Amino acid sequence: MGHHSCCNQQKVKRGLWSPEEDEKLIRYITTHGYGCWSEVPEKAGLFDLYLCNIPFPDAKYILYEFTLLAVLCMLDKLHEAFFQYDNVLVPNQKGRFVVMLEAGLQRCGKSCRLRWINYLRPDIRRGRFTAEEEKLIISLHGAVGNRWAHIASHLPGRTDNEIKNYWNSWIKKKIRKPSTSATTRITTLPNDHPSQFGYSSSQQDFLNNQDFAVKQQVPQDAIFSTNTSSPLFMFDTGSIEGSNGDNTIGRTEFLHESTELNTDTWQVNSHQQQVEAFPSQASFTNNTDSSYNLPPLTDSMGPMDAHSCNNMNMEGELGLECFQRQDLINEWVETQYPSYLFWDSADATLGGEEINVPNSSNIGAIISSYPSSL
DNA sequence: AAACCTAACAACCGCATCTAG
DNA sequence: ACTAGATGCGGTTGTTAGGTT
Repeated sequence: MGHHSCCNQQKVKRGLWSPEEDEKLIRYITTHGYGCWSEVPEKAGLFDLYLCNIPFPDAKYILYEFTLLAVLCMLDKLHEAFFQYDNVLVPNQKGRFVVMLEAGLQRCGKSCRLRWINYLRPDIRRGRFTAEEEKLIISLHGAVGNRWAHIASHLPGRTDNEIKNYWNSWIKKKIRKPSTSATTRITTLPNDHPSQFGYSSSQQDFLNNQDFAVKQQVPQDAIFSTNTSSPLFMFDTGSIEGSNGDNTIGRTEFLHESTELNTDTWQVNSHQQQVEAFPSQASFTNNTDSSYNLPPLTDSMGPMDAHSCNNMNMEGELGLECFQRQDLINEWVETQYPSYLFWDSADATLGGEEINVPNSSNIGAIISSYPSSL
């Protein structure tokens, strides 16, 4: 008890999250939503969402094989993967491509959950607390004590961890240093107030110093709303399109990609609440970047083929166009990675056996599985 | 410039609670 | 009803950036 089982794994990474890890987690969650955090680490492979829903084995890298057409459909993304993550795109002699994808996160599910909730969630509100938020925190803390999650539920975009840190650092300090005038002003409080809200005398000092209207008792109904139909959080499309913060800009790029794939509602907790987690595609009508024209993800989607390509809203000419680009992609692979050997026996060597990829010092590939449907 | 201090915040730990089998 | 695993929550620690001496 106590330690989550997934945290006992030997190779679980600890400490600060890298941008790459964040990206993996964001991509996974924005596509699949979250339901079972313990599954997230192994499933949060980089391109799972673009390719197919295949369980990730316990290996650092995973091998997929795709038709040329599928590869061409994914070309933009594979380019990106190629350059950013040292993945490998190698055509074999059968006209099929082997795509090597970095496997999941070396984190425990608990860590993934915390990272998402406290940092990566799209509706997170960063920056300093406003005076209104500060007052609300003080008020709620007086009412419910250290129930940070409860307090956070009344401050949209703020996390319990953030509020807790804020309280422990800043507010506590303020309370510890009441002004000399506080003792006189506190007498204006109703006699029953301390017991009603559980404020300490020092807290009352602070509230008085802040000219906070604690004289007006906050109705308990207002604090403890039982309206469970209110969403846990709502996605603020305005903040995204506005891109008014550094973090927002970077995250928006993810969301632009993900919204093409996910317009479903999210099941956000065990009470079956569903919220519109991300804006509809219509929210991004200004986005004309063709690189975002990715295929829709379906649960049953296997490695893409010509049929799935036709489902990608790319019209009939696509197939021909794709094949016309075959020379281009071959040329591209040879130009960019002349030292890579073309893999011409993938079919024979896959299927559970370990395969050492030639010239792969930066890959270190161990292949333990590949899609059975291939 | 270096050492030290401090605030802010990210992440971990352990316990409580929930839930599915 | 019981149990094991999963998740939620609060306390605590670790890390880092910025300020001060």
